[in-house]
Amino acid sequence: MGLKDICSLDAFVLYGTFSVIYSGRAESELDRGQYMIIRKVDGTLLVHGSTNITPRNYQGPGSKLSVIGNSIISCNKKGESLTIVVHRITQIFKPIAWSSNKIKLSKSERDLVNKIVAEMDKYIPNAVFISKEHQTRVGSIDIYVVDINEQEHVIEAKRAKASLATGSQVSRYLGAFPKAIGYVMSPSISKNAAIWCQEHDIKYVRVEHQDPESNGV
Amino acid sequence: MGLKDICSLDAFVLYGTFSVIYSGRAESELDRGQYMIIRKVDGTLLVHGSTNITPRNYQGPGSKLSVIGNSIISCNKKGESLTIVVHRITQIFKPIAWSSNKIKLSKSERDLVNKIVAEMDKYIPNAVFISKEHQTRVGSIDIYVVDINEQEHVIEAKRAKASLATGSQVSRYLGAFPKAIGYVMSPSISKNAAIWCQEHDIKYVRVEHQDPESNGV
DNA sequence: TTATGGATTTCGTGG
DNA sequence: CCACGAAGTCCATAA
Repeated sequence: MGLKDICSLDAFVLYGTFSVIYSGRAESELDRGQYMIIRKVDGTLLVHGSTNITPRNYQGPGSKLSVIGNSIISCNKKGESLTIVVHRITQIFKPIAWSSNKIKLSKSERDLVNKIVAEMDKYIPNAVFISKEHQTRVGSIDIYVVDINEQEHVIEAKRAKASLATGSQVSRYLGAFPKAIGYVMSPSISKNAAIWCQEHDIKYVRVEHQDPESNGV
Repeated sequence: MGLKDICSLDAFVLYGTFSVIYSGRAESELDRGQYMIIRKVDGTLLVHGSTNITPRNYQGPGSKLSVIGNSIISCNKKGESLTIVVHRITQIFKPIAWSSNKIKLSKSERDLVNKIVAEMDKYIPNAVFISKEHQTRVGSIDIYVVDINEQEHVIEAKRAKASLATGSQVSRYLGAFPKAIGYVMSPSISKNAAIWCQEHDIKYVRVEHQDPESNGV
């Protein structure tokens, strides 16, 4: 089976000896070695080494393959190219009826935002206006609240640990809503971020994905 | 070849019908379907669907496999688990002498920082002190410069397009260096970020990875 | 170990 | 198509 035949397949996996050159947003070289090449049905191309979750080289959905000599060349619309020099192919495998299902995830930030909104009394009593993903010129605010005293509140939620960048984000929102009170709400926060928030009058509120419910009943 | 035998291998690829459950930082379910399971020599485990660069589910380096009934269970040190229910295995493949080479990359942010420093005269004349990755309590500043007039300069470099977050980052640094002049240096910047920077007295300087050299000579 | 920020981030969503 | 921010981000690096 020739290289051109292989590359005309919807999807395939190659194992063998290759070297890889990438040119586009950046430039990279991958020394000759044994790698796994994966071509997916959406036009994704992956070069996997023996370690790590992320591929050594890749090209995203929609890339087109061509064969020149003993090289596979993948191009995308932005003019980026991935050149795989084929030295030797040890294994070829053709995936059949490969599923495109996506995972169903919970405990995402969206879930946390919904939980905070549902329990808003606990954090901001007497809210009269609550807006999620509140669009502004300085970005989208996770939760924007106005209470009965017309006090504004700007909340940034993080599903995991809040960082300095999280604090900066709230600070940027406060620049556009100078009378608002800023909050970071998350299960945890880095030490420096906690200090920084305190210094900038941003309140930190610990929130969990699920309530610490009924432990000892 | 039994499931336990397979899972005792350093590395393997399975293709077949599986369903996957993840529990850890978050929770997820992947419906029964045909996927590619990749086990790497460093303990990485991947579940790839037919689209996208990123795997549907994964576990990073160092995860341990065990087999219970017809399920493969991968656990890591943080108590996260990935359960792959094996309905049917169509293909097994064992990668031999899989290379661990890493790519050599250029045009990274580090390269851009070095270029800016090398040409500092063009941007900030009469610099007497230049520090890369300047550590502060509010984070690491890409380039910190003091000129002959004791004026401080704080530069954030971006290898690609600068965003609002980039501006926020500089603003955070300026909070700790209130007398400094702030800069964003990158090949491009989003419109809102450009406006925001201007409003906050942060200078935007366009820099290219390579000089627009000798075009018409 | 934690903390911090880059990344060819990738990916989804909304304008 | 751009813009923006989440992500089980991942990953390297420094403290």
